[in-house]
Parts: sequence; C-alpha cells; structure tokens
Amino acid sequence: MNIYNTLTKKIETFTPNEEGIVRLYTCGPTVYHYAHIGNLRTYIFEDILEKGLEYLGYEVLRVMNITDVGHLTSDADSGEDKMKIASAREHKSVYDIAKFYTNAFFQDCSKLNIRKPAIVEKASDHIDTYIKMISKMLEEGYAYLSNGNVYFDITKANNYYELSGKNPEDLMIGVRDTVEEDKYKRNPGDFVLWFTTSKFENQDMKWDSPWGIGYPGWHIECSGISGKYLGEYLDIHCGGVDNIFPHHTNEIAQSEAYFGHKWCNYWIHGEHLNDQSGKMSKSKGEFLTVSLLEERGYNPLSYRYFCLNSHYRNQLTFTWEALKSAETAYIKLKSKIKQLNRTPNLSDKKLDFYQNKFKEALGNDLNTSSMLTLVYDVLKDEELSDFTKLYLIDDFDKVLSLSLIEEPKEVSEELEELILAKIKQRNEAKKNKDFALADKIRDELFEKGVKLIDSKKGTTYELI
RNA sequence: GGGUCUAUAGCCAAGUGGUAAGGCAUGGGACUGCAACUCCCUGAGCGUUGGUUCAAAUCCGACUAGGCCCUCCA
Repeated sequence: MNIYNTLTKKIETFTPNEEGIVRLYTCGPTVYHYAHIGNLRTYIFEDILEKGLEYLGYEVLRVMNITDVGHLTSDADSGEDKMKIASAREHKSVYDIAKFYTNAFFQDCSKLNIRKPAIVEKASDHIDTYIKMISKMLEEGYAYLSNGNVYFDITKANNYYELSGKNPEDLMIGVRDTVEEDKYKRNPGDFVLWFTTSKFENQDMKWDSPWGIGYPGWHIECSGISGKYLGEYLDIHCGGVDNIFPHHTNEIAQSEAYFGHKWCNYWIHGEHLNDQSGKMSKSKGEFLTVSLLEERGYNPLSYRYFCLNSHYRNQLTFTWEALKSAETAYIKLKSKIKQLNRTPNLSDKKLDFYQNKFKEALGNDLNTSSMLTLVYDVLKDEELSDFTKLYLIDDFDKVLSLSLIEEPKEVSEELEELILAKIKQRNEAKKNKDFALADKIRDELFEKGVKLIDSKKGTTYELI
C-alpha cells in the first residue's frame, strides 16, 4: 500500500513495524458539541484506512481518544475551555456534557457506517499516565516548571518542526489577536504539559499532581493513551490537517522525549470540508450535522458517498446541490444492484482481476473515487454473472461501507397475496383501458410502501 | 510576512510522461396507457505562459486565482 506521509511529504510504501500488524492511532473528538459533517469527513477517511488495511490482510490495532478535559483554546493561557463553555451553556456538569456528546458522536458515526474503534479511551481516565510521563520529562530536562505550570521546552526536542515543515524564524507569534504571549515560557513555542494556574480557576475537572492540583495540557493525552495501548512504536497516526501544528507536532516532541527514540513512522492527515465561504466551523455559517441532513430528507450514507467520490487529501466544498447529486447517484447505484439476480452462480473468471484492481486503487493513497468506479465497472461487465457481480460488490463494500447490497425485505404471506391480487386487478383494469382504476391501485399500494415496477416481463413490486 | 496545497467539461471527479475513467446534470432515443424504474446514444484537450522531451493534463520555471496553516479547530 502506498500512502502519503505528512512527515516526509511524499507518497511512500507502507511497512509496519511488526509484519502483518498495524498499530493505528486516530485523534478523537473533543466532546463539547455535536460533530459537524466536516469533522465526520475525517472519521470516514480513517474508517476507509482501517478497513482498507484489513482488506489487504493486515490486523489493525486501533485506538481513539475522547478529549473530555484540558482542551484550552490555546496554550498561551488565554481563551476559554470548550468543555467549560458547553457546561455553562447547557447547565450540565462537564461530565454529563462529555457523556452526552460522546454518545451523539458515535451515533453519527454509526449512521455513516463508521466503525467504532475497538479501543476508545477518555482523556480524563489516564491522569496517572500523564503524570508519569511529565515527571520523566522533567527529570530529563525536556520540561520545566514555571509559575506553577509544567512546560515542554521545544528546543530540547529533536527536529521539532519536521512534521509541520515550518521555519521557526518565520512563525508569526500572535497572528490571531486573541493569543497573548505567555511571559513564563522560556521559548515562545513552548507548550504546557500540566496546568496548575490558568485563567480558569473554576475548572471542574482537577486532579492532584506532584506540581499541585490542576489538569493536563491538551497534547499529552494522545501521547499517553497511544503509548499505553499501542506501545512505544506506532505505525500510523491520523487526524485532520489542522492537527499537524501544533497538536501532532507537540505529540511527537513529547512522545519521543519520553520514549527516547523515534515514535511514529507514518502521519496521515485528512483535508477539510469547506463550505462556499471557506472552512467549515461550528461558529459560522450553517452548522451542518448528520441530524440536519436527515431532517432535510437525506440518507447519511449519501454524504459518505459524496466524500468517497473525492479524495481524502483534497479540500472538498459542500453544497446542498452537490449532496443532492451524490444522493441521486447513490440511489441509482443501489437500484442497479438491487436488480441483480441472486441465484448462486459464481464464476472465478475475472474475480482476481477485479479484486486486484480494487487493491490497486486502495493502495494508491486510498483512491476512493477509483474504488467507486470499479463498482460501476463490475456492474457493466457483461462477462460476469449477476451473482459474481454481487459477490464482488459485497467484497468491495467491506471497505466502502455504503450498504450497497440490501437484504430484500421480508414480506408476509398475507401481504404478498394482497399485492399479487392487486397487481392482477390492475392488469385487468389496464386491459380494459380503465387507467383511472389502474392508477388508483398503484397509488394505494405506494401509500402502503409498495412500489410497482412495470417491465416487459410483467409487473413486479418492491417494498420501500 | 512566512509556509503549504490546489487549478481537468454546467457540477463532483480519476488521471503518477505516450495521446482525457466514472458519476450527476443536460439533450435525443427505447420501454410505458401515462409515469417511475431500467437501457442506449450525447460533451472537454486539462488556469495562463515559457521550457525539458520523439512525446506533457502529467516534469521544471514564471504568472494568475483560490483554499488552508503560522499556537481553538477534523
């Protein structure tokens, strides 16, 4: 499998540390609000990555964190804590907020056929791990105490700017006006590992530590959780592009300082979903959630199709028109598949050919667009039996997860009898040119969720 | 100011040096009592401009436009 590595800025052949096994860490959500569909785009891409690696025969050990604490708007000690804001907004404790939005997040994922990672861990459950790491970094001189907080000294890190490709001299401190310089830092780029003093004295989640009562910095949680569950050598770390700097940059600094060696070989980042005015955010424009799509009558999987039709490293612009077009395509595709004859008749002919093509597209930096095209190619291939087509599409759908093959709905005998009688009655009416009656029967059945399909072979029906 | 990415038909989009996948939409046709479903047909020379090459959408340079990042973000 070839994949783009942010660390080297090149497409590389993927080789895990241990043969056949992939240790994959994916940054999870900060659970202070509903996820918008832009957030979810990243999880769709990670889902494809995980399932794609499995398709290629790897065993994937995947861990995701839930950020429920310590996510300040900045390390410069300004701004506000997101969890705290949500807590005040909804008059709930931060714990309830976290629980509520964690559940909401996984519900959204489920609607998009995003598999929940086997290991999902809350940041607030691993305080002892962070304390252990921070203590060691202090002992070894990577970190220092200043004004009650523990900071990481980025000058001690090996190649701190490698991932982000930034040049320290060119960074503009305080590009955003809300960021104030923290005079207690040794270097402007240093970041906080543990807070005991901040502007938020009313922080609800607090723990005792060797440096006083406080809470962890945002970045340490991922290093801590990933190290605890996946060990010292990580194969792949994923997230959205916005995490490259500073979050992932800081994770590398911490983890490598703590472990004392190179930590993660591949960094893969998903691009953003934009709206027509640019980057999608929770604070401006429409707040697009999975629920909103559903309210507007869309199947969430149409959104998944929309994402897969593009590439995870391309910025994608969301418009309702584009979603509509994706939904039409998705419905048509499923409808074509539905017509395939399910009588078992598997031929090996071209099976390998298509499966290899699929692996090729997958291995080509997750070319989901080409993977989708292959579904269309299979459907069009006259040399394949219907059953073979279904077999291949089912196989591809293990990765695509678009629920392309629907099990036919069960029809009770009574209902079937009724429908067949109605169809017979309608055919009589048609024969007698009583089209009013024929249409009436069609409409009545439609209201009961039965759609009639007229073809040369006669009239059949399908449940909707 | 620095960095980085992108630019392919009305729209989404593949393309990784050998002469433009696929999807949606459009238009035409078949089927139908009408309709839905389905099927067939239907379109671009790849932002502009230099260069490298026998050959460039694909490589290099410049320009233009746009997105994103530079301590909140997926």
